[in-house]
Amino acid sequence: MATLKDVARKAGLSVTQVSRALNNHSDVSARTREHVQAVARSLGYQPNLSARKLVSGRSGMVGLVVPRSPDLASDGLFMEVVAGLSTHFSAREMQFVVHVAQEGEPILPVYRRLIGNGALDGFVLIDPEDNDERAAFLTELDVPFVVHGRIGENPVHPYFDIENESIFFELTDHLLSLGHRRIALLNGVEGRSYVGARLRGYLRALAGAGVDADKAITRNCKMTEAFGLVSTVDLFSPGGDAPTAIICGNVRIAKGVYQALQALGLTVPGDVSVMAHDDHLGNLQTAAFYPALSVTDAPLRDSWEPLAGCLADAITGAPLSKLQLIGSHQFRFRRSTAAPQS
Amino acid sequence: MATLKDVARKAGLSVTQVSRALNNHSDVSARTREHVQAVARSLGYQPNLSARKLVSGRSGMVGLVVPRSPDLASDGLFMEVVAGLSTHFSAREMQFVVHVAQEGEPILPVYRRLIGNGALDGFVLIDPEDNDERAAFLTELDVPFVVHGRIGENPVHPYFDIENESIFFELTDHLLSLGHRRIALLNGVEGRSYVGARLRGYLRALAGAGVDADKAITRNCKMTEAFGLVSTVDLFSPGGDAPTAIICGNVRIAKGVYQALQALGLTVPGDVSVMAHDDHLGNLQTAAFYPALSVTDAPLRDSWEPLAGCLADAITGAPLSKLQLIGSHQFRFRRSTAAPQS
DNA sequence: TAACAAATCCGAAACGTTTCGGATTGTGAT
DNA sequence: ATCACAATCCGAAACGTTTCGGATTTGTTA
Repeated sequence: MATLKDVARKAGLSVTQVSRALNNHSDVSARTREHVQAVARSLGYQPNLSARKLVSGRSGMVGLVVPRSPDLASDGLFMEVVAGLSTHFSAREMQFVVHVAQEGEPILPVYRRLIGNGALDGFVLIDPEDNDERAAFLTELDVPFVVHGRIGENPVHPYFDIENESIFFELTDHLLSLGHRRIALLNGVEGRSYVGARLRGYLRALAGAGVDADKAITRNCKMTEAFGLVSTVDLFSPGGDAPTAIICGNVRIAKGVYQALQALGLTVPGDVSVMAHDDHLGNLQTAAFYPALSVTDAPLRDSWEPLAGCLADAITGAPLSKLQLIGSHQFRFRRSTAAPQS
Repeated sequence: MATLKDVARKAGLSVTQVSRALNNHSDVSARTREHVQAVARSLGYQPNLSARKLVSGRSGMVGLVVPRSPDLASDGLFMEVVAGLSTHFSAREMQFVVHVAQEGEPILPVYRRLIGNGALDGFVLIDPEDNDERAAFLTELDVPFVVHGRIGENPVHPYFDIENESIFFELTDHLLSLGHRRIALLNGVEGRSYVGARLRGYLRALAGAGVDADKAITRNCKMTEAFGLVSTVDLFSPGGDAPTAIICGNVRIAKGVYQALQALGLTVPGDVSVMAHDDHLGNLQTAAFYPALSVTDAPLRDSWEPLAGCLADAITGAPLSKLQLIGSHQFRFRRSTAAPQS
């Protein structure tokens, strides 16, 4: 491998100046810079990350640590996350790597190892929980990280997130404004921070309309088609106080809900209004639902670019105010909502 | 982070001796070694990989590069591979990381980048193909790697593999010995090296029994249930020269075959004998098939330990003869095979 | 006791990079 | 001619580790 010294010799300059030229420092003339870059290219020079890390403290490698779990593998989510992040870190000349922890292995020591030996500059945290130990740990150790989502009410960490609270407020509010008073919420697994945010949005809308929330019609589970299906069957079981509308955490759930409603002989939106949040996972076309599904639309895949940028900036020491990013979302009203039957 | 110098000071020794003590070198007394280790532990010392890499040329990090692909994510295979390798490299105090290349991105430049900046010591190659460019490239650059499988007839690279050729020879031979003469083979995707090996074993057995191979009844495809199902339907389509036995590349295929046969009103093993190779993926219980499926048994999960060991040894410069490992397999004859109907 | 080998230790150099402080030019104003 | 100043360059030190060659101590044998 060609080293800086090789480039310096061939360019007839000092190692110092070559380094500065390649890193776009100020005190190197344009002519020299171009010359050095040309020479470096011709030699196929690549900076040695270890050497760089040793002196500058940065290696340009960042990582994602995931616990081994059958869930992660099964849906396409994991690959989507990894590929998306990989792409956008590459674009920033950073290496993105994944470390899979063993099942049941405590996760903090894994981070400690990865940090201790100085291989990685920072981390991306996904699936944050309400009191996320990883975030606390990394904050404590002063290691840069970015969270996909927010932890707590007033987060003091870098993040990229969508307005889950607002989204579910608006979803609920729309149904309320149509006249619905009994609105079911099929939410994700308890403990995840976005699940809490969504619930808060839902409850705030209900409270605003003076409607009492009923715990019997908000459910938490992994967001699958099966969840939507069995929940719906259960919600409409005879003798129960069935809802007139259902809000789904994602489109997969909505698919299950549609199936169950059809099986139960109930129509959308005649008997039941259905809405969902659409993260564009699992290529379910919400417009192709029958009737077309009304959704809030915020593709998950729009997260990776800001996340990568955020971590990159966090590592270079940008102020927190520049590291708290919010993604946009859109309402797409279609045909799955209507006023409730009297 | 505590450095070697810190440990040396606290232990009252030179940096040199501390390094030697921690790395189990010869010329350090047992008493010193223990003392040093105790001090290191008390300080939470972790060697800096970058510094180590710089001088010794080894960082203790190895990697797997996978192209982004929807396939990989969907079946549990990818997670199984990653988790297995991760586990066994950890046990060897090595860090195992995954790099996902972008879809359609040429793979060699990715390796070049990863090697050039000196982050990784070696690679694990999975899904080798007949003329694998990655292996050629890494050999050329003299970068250690280990292949899960073999490339070519007389491989000159480190590998761990099972005897695919023998396994499919024996599978075929068994059916031949029962009297079958028309044996279908549902193989994996063409180009993969193990697929070629399996075909060779099958053909050698047929040739040994003086049976002409018929290309019409050997099929190549991704090894899914659907493949088994549609192939079977096709093989037994009216007017065709149907086989009396089917060999499946894995159990998933066999499941599809069973389904199709049942739908077609054909019995196992009365009308058709079925065998498969079982890699224990996708927790399909072969003994729970009805009738219980006869298989060759070689759990894929037994591969990760030897693969990790092999790469570790390759990096430390072990001779090739110690780096070519073969896994064992077992025959499990159950109730899915019988002599063909006259 | 002298000589020698083995066991145990250490200083210094090296790996490839960044960066601090200073050195060397060239330019224009005095 | 002198000075100030910017623009452009360079030497040397530093990062944390391993390793080479040699130094010191200890034990053994003549």
